[in-house]
Amino acid sequence: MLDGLDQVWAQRWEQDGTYRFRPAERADVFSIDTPPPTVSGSLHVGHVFSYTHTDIVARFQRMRGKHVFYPMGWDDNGLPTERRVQNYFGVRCEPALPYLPDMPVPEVPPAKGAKPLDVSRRNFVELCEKLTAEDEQAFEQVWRRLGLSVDWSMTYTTIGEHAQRVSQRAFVRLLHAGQAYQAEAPTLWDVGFRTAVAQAELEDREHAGAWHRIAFHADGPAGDTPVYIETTRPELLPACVALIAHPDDARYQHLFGSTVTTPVFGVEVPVLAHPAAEPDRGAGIAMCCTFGDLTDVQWWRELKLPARAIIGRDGRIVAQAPDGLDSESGRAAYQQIVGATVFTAKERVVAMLRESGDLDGEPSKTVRPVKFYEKGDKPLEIVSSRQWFIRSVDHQDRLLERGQQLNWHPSYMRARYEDWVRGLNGDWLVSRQRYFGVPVPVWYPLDASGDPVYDRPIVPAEDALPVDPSSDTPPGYTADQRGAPGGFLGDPDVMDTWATSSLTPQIVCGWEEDKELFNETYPMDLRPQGHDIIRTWLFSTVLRAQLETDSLPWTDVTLSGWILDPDRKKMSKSKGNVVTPVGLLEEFSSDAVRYWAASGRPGTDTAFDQGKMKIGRRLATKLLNASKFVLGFPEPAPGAGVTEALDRSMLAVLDDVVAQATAALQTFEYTTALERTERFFWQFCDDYLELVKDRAYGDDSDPATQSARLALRSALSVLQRLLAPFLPFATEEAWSWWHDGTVHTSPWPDPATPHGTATSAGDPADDMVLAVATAAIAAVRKAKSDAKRSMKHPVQVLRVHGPARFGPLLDSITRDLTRAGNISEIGFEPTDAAQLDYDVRLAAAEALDSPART
RNA sequence: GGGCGCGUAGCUCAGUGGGAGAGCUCUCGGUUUACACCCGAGCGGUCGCAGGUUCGAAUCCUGCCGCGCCCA
Repeated sequence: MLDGLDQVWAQRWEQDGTYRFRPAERADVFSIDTPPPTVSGSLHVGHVFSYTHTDIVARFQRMRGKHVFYPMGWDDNGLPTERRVQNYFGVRCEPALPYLPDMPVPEVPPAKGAKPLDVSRRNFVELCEKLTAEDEQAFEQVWRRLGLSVDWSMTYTTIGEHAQRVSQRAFVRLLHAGQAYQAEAPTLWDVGFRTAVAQAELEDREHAGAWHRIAFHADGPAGDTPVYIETTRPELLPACVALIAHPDDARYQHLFGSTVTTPVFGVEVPVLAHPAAEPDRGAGIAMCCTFGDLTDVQWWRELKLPARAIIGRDGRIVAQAPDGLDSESGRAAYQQIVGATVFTAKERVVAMLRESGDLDGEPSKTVRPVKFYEKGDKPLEIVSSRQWFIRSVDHQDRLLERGQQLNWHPSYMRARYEDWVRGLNGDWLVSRQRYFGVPVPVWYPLDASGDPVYDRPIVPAEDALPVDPSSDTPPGYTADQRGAPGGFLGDPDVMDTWATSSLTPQIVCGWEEDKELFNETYPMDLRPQGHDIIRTWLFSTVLRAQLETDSLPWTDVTLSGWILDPDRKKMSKSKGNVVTPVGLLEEFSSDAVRYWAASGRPGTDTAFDQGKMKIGRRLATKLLNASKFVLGFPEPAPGAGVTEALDRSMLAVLDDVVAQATAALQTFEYTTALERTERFFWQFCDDYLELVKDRAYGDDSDPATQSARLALRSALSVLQRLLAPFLPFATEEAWSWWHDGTVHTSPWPDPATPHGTATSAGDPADDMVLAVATAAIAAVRKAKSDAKRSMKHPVQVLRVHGPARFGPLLDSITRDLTRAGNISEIGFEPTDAAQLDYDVRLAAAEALDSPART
C-alpha cells in the first residue's frame, strides 16, 4: 500500500515547487543553516537520522505559516576529495606547472603501475569539481527520496565560485581589519599530508614509546655530578635549548642559573625554572627542544630561548646543523642523522648515547597520549613555517557571551562550547599547504633579488573576487613577472575547509550580494549539526559572524546524537557495520525510516533499529487504512454538528494532544510530539473508531450519525496534519484523497481551535466520557478474551458500579457500547466506591451454538 | 585530572515529588464488512548501589559503581 508513494510524491513536490522559498518579512521567515555533507563517498544512516530531524522542524514551521528558507549545500572542498581524485584519475597536483585550459580528462581507471600524471593546481581542482559533481547528484537523489523539504534551487557547494567569493571577501576584510595576519611560527605539522593543521583538528591517540634516561654534564657549581633527564624523544637531543624544572622543586634549586652540556652533541644549555615542568613526571626535569611538543613551544616563547629546529616539513632531519652546535664532534654526530626519519634518527642517537656512556640503563617502554591530525596516521611534528591566522584568543570573552545568548538544544551542549573557547591557546590557523580549497587571495611582491616581501601583500579588490593567485595576475603586474625579480609571487596556500564553511550563513543568505535576501533570512533561526563539530564548525561560525557583523549567526542550535549499532558501538565504516540508506528506504519506505529517526531525541545517541522502522511502516499503513475508512462514510450533511458526548470528548482529548505536540515542536522536541500524536492515533483507531463505527453507518437523518461522521473527519484532518512532518508521504497521499492542495502547506492545527469544528453549545466537553467508554469496552474485551471467545460473542449484561455522578455519563454512551460490544443489557448501580467497576457476564456458549443445531 | 550525559521490563525507551508505563519480543485467543502489513488479552521490573531530605522519592540532595562523550 505504501510502496511507490515515495517516488510519486517526491516527483510531484518537485514539479509543483512545493518547498520553494517565497520571500517574506524576516518575522515570517524560518531560516535553516543546513550542514553541507562532505562529498567523498556516500551518505550513511547517520546522515539520514540527523537530516530527518531538521526536516521535521522545517515542515512544522512551514505548516505554522512560516516561509521556510531551507537550502542544501555540499562540502566538496578539502583533503578527502583530493585523496579520492588522486586515486581515481591517477594524478598528482604540481602547483608549479602552468594551467592547461584544454587538458583532456585522464583515462579512468589509470593504467596499473603508471606514474601519476602531474597537473597544475587549476587542472587538479577542475578534476575535483568534476568528480564531486557526480557524487552530489547521487546525494540529492537520496535526500529527495527521504523527503527532505529542501529548496533545491538554492543548492551551493563550498568550492563553488559563490562560496569562494564570500570566503575570500571575508578574508580580505579581516585582513584590512587586522583580524587576519600571517606569522612565522612553530606550527603543528602533519608530515604525511605535509600541511599545517589547526588546534581544532587535533586528537590524542595512545602511542607506544620508551623513556630514555640521559646524562647531561654539569659545568658549574654542581661539580661533575651528571644531571639525568628522562625523555621519549632522544632524537631531539641536538635541538635541545634548555633543561627545565619546576621552580619549587627542591632537587634542582642549586642548578637554576647554571649551565650543562648535552651529551654527544656538546652544546651548552641553561638550567631554568618554569611552572609548566611536572615534578612527578620522569626525573622531574625535562629537556626543552625546538620543538617536541606544545610545552616546548610555551617554554621557548616565555623563556625567550633560541630556536634549534632540526625536523623538516618532510619529517626528516634537516641538512643544516642548528646554530650553537659548533664542536667538531657534535657536528660529526649530527651528520650521522641528517636526512633520517625521526624513527631512524632515534635509533642512531640512542646508539651514540650508549657508546658515549650517557644512556643510563635501558629504555623503559611506555604508552602515552600523543597529538595526531585527526585524518593523519603519523604523530604531528612542530615545524616553523609562515602561516595565516585569524584572531580568536582576543575575542574569548565576547565568544563566551555569544554562547550564552545562543539557545542550545539540548542545553547541556553549551558546556562543550565553553570548554573549547576557554581552552583556546592560540589563534585559528587557516592556511593549508593543499590544493583543493579556496586560495588565500594574496600575492607578494618580489624584491630586486627575487625574495618575497611578506609584510606587503598585494590584496585584490573585492569586485575582482574570487581570485586564484597561482594563475591570476595581481593588478599592476603582467603575467610574465610571476617569479621574476621585481615581480610577484602568488600565495601558494589554500584556506582550511572550516574557513569557508564557517561562513555558510553568509553564503546562503546573500551577504553583501543580495541585501533583500539577507534582511529576510539573517541572523538565521536554526543551525542543526553534530555535537562532534562544536569546536570546529559551530565555534568558527560564531567567530566569523562576530567578526563580520557583530551578531550571532542564528538564535538556536540543535545537536544531533550518534547512531550506534545494536552493540552500542558508534557506527563507522571501518567496523563494517554501516548500512546504506537507499536499501533501507526501499525496504521499509521513507516514512518508516523517518519514523525511526524521529525516535532519537536531540543530542541523544540512538541505536540503529530496524524494528522501529517496521513500526513506522505499520503506522504509515494504518494511517492510510484509517483514512480510507473514515472517508468511506458519506460526507456529513451541511449544518451537521458534533452533538454526541463521546464525539465531543474525543475531540477535547485531541485538542490537548495538539497543544502538547505544538509546544514540543516549538522547542525542537519532535520525539515528544510524535509520541503524543501516535499514542492518540492508536487509541482513536482501536477504541473510538470501534465504538462509533456502527453509529456512523446509521441513517443520514439521524443527528447522532451526522455527529459521528463529522467528528471522524475533523479528527482525521487534525491527525493527518499532526503526522505530516514525520510521515510526509503517507499523509500527503491520504490528504490528497479529499483535498486539492498539499498537506505540507496546509495550516498546522491551531491549539486554540484545533479541529475547526463547532461542537454543540451547552456543557463543556468532558474528557471522562472517552475514558469511561474505553475502560468499559476494555473490560468487555478482557472478559471475552479470558473466556477465549470471539470479540463478536454476545454479552448478556454489563453492570457498572461506582459514583452516582457517572450515571448520566454512562447513559450517553450506552448505545455505542451496546453495538460495539454486542451487549444485550447495560445497567448502572451507584456505590460508595471511588472508581468505576465493570462486571461483565457473557451469554452462555450454548445460546450461540444452538442455532447451528436446529 | 576536570566537566557533561546516561543507568527504569529480555530489547528500545517514555516518565522529574503522590497509582511503575509504552512499543517490540514472548504466551494465549480471534475468518471483526478500514486494515492478517490486522485485532484483543496476558506474562514480565529491588526504577545501578548506599545514605539523606520529605507525611510520601524512579523523580530532590550527597557519596559510590558502571557505560559513553568532551576538555586537559
